[in-house]
Formats: sequence, C-alpha cells, structure tokens
Amino acid sequence: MKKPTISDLAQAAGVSKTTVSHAFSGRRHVDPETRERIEKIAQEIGYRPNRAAQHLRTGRTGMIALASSMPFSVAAGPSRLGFLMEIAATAAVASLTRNMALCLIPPFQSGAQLDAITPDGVILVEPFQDDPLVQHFTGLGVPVVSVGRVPGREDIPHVDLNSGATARMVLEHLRASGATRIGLVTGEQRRNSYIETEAAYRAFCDEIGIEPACLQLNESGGEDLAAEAVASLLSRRGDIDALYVPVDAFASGAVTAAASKGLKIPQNIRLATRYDGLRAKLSRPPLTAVELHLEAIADLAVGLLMAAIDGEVAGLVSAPQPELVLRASTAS
Amino acid sequence: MKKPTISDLAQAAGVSKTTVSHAFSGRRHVDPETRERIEKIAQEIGYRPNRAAQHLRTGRTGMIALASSMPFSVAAGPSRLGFLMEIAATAAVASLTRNMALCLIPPFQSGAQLDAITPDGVILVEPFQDDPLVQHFTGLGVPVVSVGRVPGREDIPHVDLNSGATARMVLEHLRASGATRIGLVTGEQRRNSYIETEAAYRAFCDEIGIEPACLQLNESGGEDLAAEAVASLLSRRGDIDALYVPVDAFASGAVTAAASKGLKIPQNIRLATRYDGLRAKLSRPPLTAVELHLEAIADLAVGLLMAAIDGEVAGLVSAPQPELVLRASTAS
DNA sequence: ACCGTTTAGCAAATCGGTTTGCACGAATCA
DNA sequence: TGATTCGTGCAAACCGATTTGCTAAACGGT
Repeated sequence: MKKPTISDLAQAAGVSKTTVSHAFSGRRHVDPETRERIEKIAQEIGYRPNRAAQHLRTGRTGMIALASSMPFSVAAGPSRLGFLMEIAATAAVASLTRNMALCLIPPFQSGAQLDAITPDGVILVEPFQDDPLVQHFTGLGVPVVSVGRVPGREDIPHVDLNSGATARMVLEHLRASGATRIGLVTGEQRRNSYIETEAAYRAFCDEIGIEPACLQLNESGGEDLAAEAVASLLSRRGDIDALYVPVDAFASGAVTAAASKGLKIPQNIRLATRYDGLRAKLSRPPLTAVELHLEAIADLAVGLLMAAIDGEVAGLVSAPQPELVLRASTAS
Repeated sequence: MKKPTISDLAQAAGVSKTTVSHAFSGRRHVDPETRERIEKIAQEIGYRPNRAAQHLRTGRTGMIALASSMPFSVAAGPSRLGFLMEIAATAAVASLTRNMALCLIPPFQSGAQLDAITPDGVILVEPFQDDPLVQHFTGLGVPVVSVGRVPGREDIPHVDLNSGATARMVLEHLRASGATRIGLVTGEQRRNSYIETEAAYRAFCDEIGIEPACLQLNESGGEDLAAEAVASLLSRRGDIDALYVPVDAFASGAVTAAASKGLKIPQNIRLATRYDGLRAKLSRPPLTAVELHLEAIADLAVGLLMAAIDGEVAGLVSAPQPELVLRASTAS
C-alpha cells in the first residue's frame, strides 16, 4: 500500500541503498547489469524517489519561482498578465524538462508570506530599480536572474531585451512610414526597458532634430489613464503624428484618445506598441508591434537560472533579435 | 554564516528541539513565557524552519499545482491562457496565504516528466472526460479538485460552474433581444461545461420549438477554424440570427465569419460568449459575455483542495452566480 | 610472488525537522 | 497521606534519500 522506498527497492534487488542511489544518480560506477536489474525492479514495484528526502539531503528544493512586480489585479493587469503568462507557460515547460517545478509568486507579498516559498532560484520579469523582490531573494542567498536588466544591479544575470535597439527599430519604422513628430509613452516605474527606450528615443529626437514628447504613466492606471493622458498630450502638442507606446494597455488607451480627438489611425497619427499580445492584434486598426520571442526568452532565462543555481558565474544573455510585426496602425 | 537550524535555536534558548518544535506548531502546550523567549531569539538569529526537513517528516511538500489540459501553445492558447491565468493569479495568492506554493503544470507532459512535481494536491481547470491528468494524479493518491465537474467522475470535488444555468441565461437573453433561431458553438473535447451547455441548449430549443444548430470544434483550431466552420454553418442555415459561442477564441472566429458573410452584428446576427476576457472586450462590436467571478472560483477551489488534503470529504461547492455583461453584440 | 590499481558494493553518518514515550515536580483529590 | 492528574520539558526514534570511507575481489605489470 505504502509507496516503496529506496530500502524496499534495495532489498528487492538484493543490493544496498547506496548502490541503488548510485545506479540512479550515476555519481559512482555501478555494474551495468546490476543497474539494469535495479531499474527493472524499480519499474515493477513503482519506485519513485521521495523528493522531500532528496531535497533535505541535497539542500535543494527542486523548485524555481517566477515573479513579476506588477500587481496582478490592477487595471493594467490583464495585459501585463499576457506578457507574464506567456513567459510562465514556456518557463513551466522548460523547468519541467530540467526536472524542476515552476511556481508562481504573486506580487507584493509581505516577506513573511513569501517564506512559504523557498525556491532554488527565481526569475524576475522586468524588475524595476530597487525592486523589493530582488532584495528579498538576493538577501536570502537565492540566485536571481531577470528578464530585462535590473537597473543599477549589474551583478544580476539577465536576458537582455535589447529595448534600446527595439525602440530604435520602431522609431525608424515610424519615420519611414511618414511620421515627422513622434511621441513616446512609457511607465512610471524605473524598469530597464523604459529607461533604455527613453534614452534611445531622446537620441533619436536629437538626431533628426525634433522636440521630444514623453509621457510616463502609472502602470496601475491602465487603459483609462492612458486614454486621458494621451488625449491631453495631443492637445498640448498638436504636431504629433506618431506614438510609440511600448505597454500595450497604454496603447489601447492611445487608440481611444486618438478617436476622441477625431484623429484617424494611421492617416493622422501612427501608433506602434511593443508586446504583440491580444490587444495589438485585436485593436482597430490592428497595431504594429514587436515580436519579442518570449518563448525563447523564457527558455534562456530558465537556462541562465539553472547555471546560476549550479554556481556558474553567468553574465547576461542576449534575447533573439526582435522583429517588427507590421500592421495597419503604421501603414504609410 | 550557515542558516541556523532548530538545534541552534534550541541551544540559544536553553531548551530542547522538541520544545522549539512545539512552540511553533502548537501541537503541545508550551509555557507562554518559554514560547515568547524562543520566538524572540528566533527573530534575532533569523531562524527559518527548513521546509525540506518538515516535508520529509510530515509527508507534505507544501506545494499545490494548477493544471489545464489545454495546450499552452496552440492557436486557442492565448485565449485559454487568459482564462487559466486569471485563475492562476488568484490561486497563487490564495495558496500563499495558506502557506503553500502554487506551481504550474504544463499540459500533456508525459508521466515521467510530471514526476518532477509532487504536489500535495492539484487543481484541474475544466478537465474533460477521461482526462489523463486526472488519472495520473488520482492514481498517485494525490488529492484532486477541479474547476468544473469532471465528466463521469462524481467522486472528485469541484467548484461547479453552473454552465447549464449560464447557458440558459444567455439563450434567454438572446431571445429577449430579438433572436428566433439560435445556434451553438462549443468544443470537441468532452468538458463538462460543453456537455451541460449543449444539454441546456437542446432543452431550450425543444421548448421554443426551433431546430438545434450545433457545432463542436477542435480547440486547437482556434480562431481560424472557427471562422471557417461558422461561415459554413451560416451558409447551411441561413435562418440563424444568433450564436452562443462560449469559447472566446471561437467567438472571435464567429465575428470574422459574420463579416465574411456580410452579416452585421447585432443587426443580422447576435453573438454572445462566456469568458469575459480581452477578446470579448476588444471585439468590434464588443461581445456580450458572462462574468464568471473567476477570482472567487479560484479561491473556492484552493479552499476545497486544502480540505481534501486534510482528509475532509469535501463534495462540491457552487461558484457565485454568473452575471451577464451586456454589450453591443446583442443589442436589440 | 608481490604490489598497485581498478571495480563493485556496503555500512554508517548525515540533512533538519516532527513525533512518541517517558520523567519529574506541583497541584488536586479521595 | 497516598494516589491521581496536569503541566512542562527532554531524549531518542524517525522520515528517505545522499555521500563518505572502507573492504574485498579481480586484474595487470614487473
């Protein structure tokens, strides 16, 4: 009735626990014939090593965690959720193939709550400067890797999202499609992607000699806040004829704002976003976006984390080249 | 340097490990004064019980898993993902408040892969008949609860989605909004929500004396398959003036199909869906949908699972009353 | 014939908690 | 006063793996 243990298996196979352990782990040589016999009997009696026992001995938990500092439940949630969850889905598969469970850390939990989770490592999605999650886990000595650099923390391995290059690509596309005054809408949190995007944007404006028009919105405000803020920007700066709005929820708001101003997309104003989720695809007109290759990114992040857990000093890894997905919102 | 253990704490407090253990677990009475001293010192030296050790002894892993049998990566994925992930987000919070980690099980993994995950219990989201995941975990003796009944498995506790009543509500709304011939589009997998929905639909058709028009689509086909299939249904049955399409990805397809047939929504054909996600909201026109209260459902599911883990014979729990979200797609 | 080196396998210690059985003193009861 | 209970705490067994140190046999070279 009870689950068979390594002792049961050892007894059934007529060897010691040690030999069984070595047969499975390969840490020491075991006669191939013996190993086969052990494996066969293991099959028969349905032996599965007890994870808790393994973890106690090895000091590992066999679990990695995925966290985002974006509240799940705020207005911007569903959109961010798309981004995060696309990563989660791939990461779950990637960890499982490495024999690890992937668990989800809800954002902004108190430290005491987080104690329930003792992962071998953590993947943080687009953390911001002084992110409390970074502090919590690095403080505990748990390896952390991030998707998107942690601003001000060069020591944390990450998958680089190349946000600067992405911004450049989008801005140049907007210009090529006929725009002459391009505005930028990002978030208020100091995430690296915003920082890099803004830097690239300012450099671009400088180069072509236009006055930057930059909006930084509270991410919890979501679509509605963006609609309002963008409308007021468009009133102030009637010359704007294109917007790069990396956060897709904000881009939805921008669509609304344009409509309220009687501006047609793309005739009067062009619009491009970054994350190519449902919002970009279903928008009217559909929005030009960037294929970030989130699956590949998630895979890289898991790999990076595994290396970090194994004590390898990993640096950064670059995400695959982002690609423009051209849609009607930036047609010339 | 090393993390303090229970022995260290016991020594520092001048008591035995036993007393420390009891002080924390409350399984036996400990002098309040002693307990306080222990807790104070625990704070000071930063003692945290080693989860692996606890798990080994208690036979628990402190982890519950969330699984859906819907492939993450197929065309219908992003939509299903929304549904699943809304539940995941809430469930993650709910489990953490109960001192459990929530981990994600990617669908359709081989049994060998799944071995990496040994949860104390599993929440299955809308499983279908003979779902392999149900078999896998019940076979392992792991408590399983589901969101939506498992067809043919009355023994598995679940949060009832009341799909029959939901269908009835939507169908009556469609009729009230002027529809006389209502069609139904569901999925091919035998999920309980489809079964109940179809039954309610047939009963409804019987009652008002219309010929049922029912489509069951392969869920991996997603939007494109639905567009095609619905278009052909509309050709066959030109009298249809309303559709209930519970799966939102299919509903998107139906929108496309209607457009391709030159039918206006809602003038020529009314359209309602179930899951009120981004698709329903962003569709043109926006789709009438059903507020299922997924957060509450997730919460209930976690509670149910905890009870099951603690050996309580839990039955079913009913989800909160679903509510219609009226939108332009069914305006009369 | 001797010594060194593999090869194969075992016994016992170990990880850090929880739980059981028992001891000892103080309080309560007959 | 002797017997019983209660409160408090300890020592040791236990959970099921991994890992270390050791033995004994087989093999090969000189």
